[in-house]
Amino acid sequence: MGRRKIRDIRHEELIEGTIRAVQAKGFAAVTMADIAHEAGSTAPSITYYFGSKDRLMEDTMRHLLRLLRAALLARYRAALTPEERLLAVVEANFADRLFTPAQCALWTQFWANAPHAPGLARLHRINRARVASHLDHELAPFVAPEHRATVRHVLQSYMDGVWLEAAQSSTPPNAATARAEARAVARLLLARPPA
Amino acid sequence: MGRRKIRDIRHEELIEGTIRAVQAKGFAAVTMADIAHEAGSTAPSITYYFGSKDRLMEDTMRHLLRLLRAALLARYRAALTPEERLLAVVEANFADRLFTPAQCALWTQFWANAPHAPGLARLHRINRARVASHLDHELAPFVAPEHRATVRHVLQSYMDGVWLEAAQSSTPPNAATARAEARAVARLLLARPPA
DNA sequence: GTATTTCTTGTATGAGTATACAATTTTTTA
DNA sequence: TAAAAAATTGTATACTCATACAAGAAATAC
Repeated sequence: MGRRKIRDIRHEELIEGTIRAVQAKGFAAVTMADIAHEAGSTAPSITYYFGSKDRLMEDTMRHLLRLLRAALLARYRAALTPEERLLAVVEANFADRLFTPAQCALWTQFWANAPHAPGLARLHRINRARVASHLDHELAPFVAPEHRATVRHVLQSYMDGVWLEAAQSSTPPNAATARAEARAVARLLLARPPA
Repeated sequence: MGRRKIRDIRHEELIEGTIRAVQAKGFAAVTMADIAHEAGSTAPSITYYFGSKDRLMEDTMRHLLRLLRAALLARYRAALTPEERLLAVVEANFADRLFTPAQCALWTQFWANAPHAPGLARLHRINRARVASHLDHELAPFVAPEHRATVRHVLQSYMDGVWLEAAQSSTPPNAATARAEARAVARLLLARPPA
């Protein structure tokens, strides 16, 4: 049982610090010193481990994307019927681990900055395509092909909007409530796909 | 017919320049010089007319909020039935004048920055409350009180999400398509409010 | 226990930026 | 047209910040 390398420990500390610091100050306003302070480290250390501020931000987003993927896979494992599989995709977005004020804030910052940072834009494109593909696949048993793209778009927009609003709200979001609402919306869309 | 004051002309030019410059570079990265250049002016001129960068940003957002309000009122005027009034609120968000790449980008920047700028936060709070109140009012004839908050939340999240996605997309959004989809979503929610 | 590698941090640098200020030009007024 | 007011811009300033660099500390290997 090899002890965890210092490198891995620092990476995790600094990414956690980035999440907290970005929530507090925003992507653009946050400084290396802010982040380092949040992680109990120093600015040059960030350069040492991540190379640059930009790469730190990208690695932090990659971390969030991994969490999302893990939540999805966990729910997939427990899903037996086609409906459960669709709901797994929808509810994964509101897993307790993900749907937190800090992460909602970070996603909002991500959305605002992706158009102006190629590295972030790439991550965003990949993630969005992945979610779309999952949704499409799980919608297939329920929605006729000519309506599928619309239903997917409505679902995806709705989910993003919920995240966005959670980032604005002063009260912390309730993941269980969000899941219930999302489930209801998904079921509604299955029952009656909008023309 | 008094000629328009230079002051008003410059205000408009600079706000238009801000919209274009922010779309290109983002709220935080954009410089006074960028904006001035976009408007065919100079940085000190902005200080002269707006006092500071922050106030320019706030005035620009106020301008967008005015456009939204105008779109809403215009559609209200033509709405005769309760259903038409509800659809007026929904469709106003996707009016041709509003649902443009530049404005979608600006709203995204606005959402990301509101939590960290008191002036923007105030605008955001006021606008959100106003839209919520309109929606609530127009939903009343269709949705039982115990479901109304949920339906409103779903609609509002969906609409925000559509804007968000439009800001990311490389192809310019189609306002007519967005209106049709939003109309379908609204009708679906009226027919079967989610539990 | 020495040598080597890994890690940490103090300091320096250089780029970038909002805005104050003052001088100048343009417009308006009388 | 003369005087006053409004508008414009060049320049200077004060500041922040990412990051390079180098010296030093700690950990690891041999």
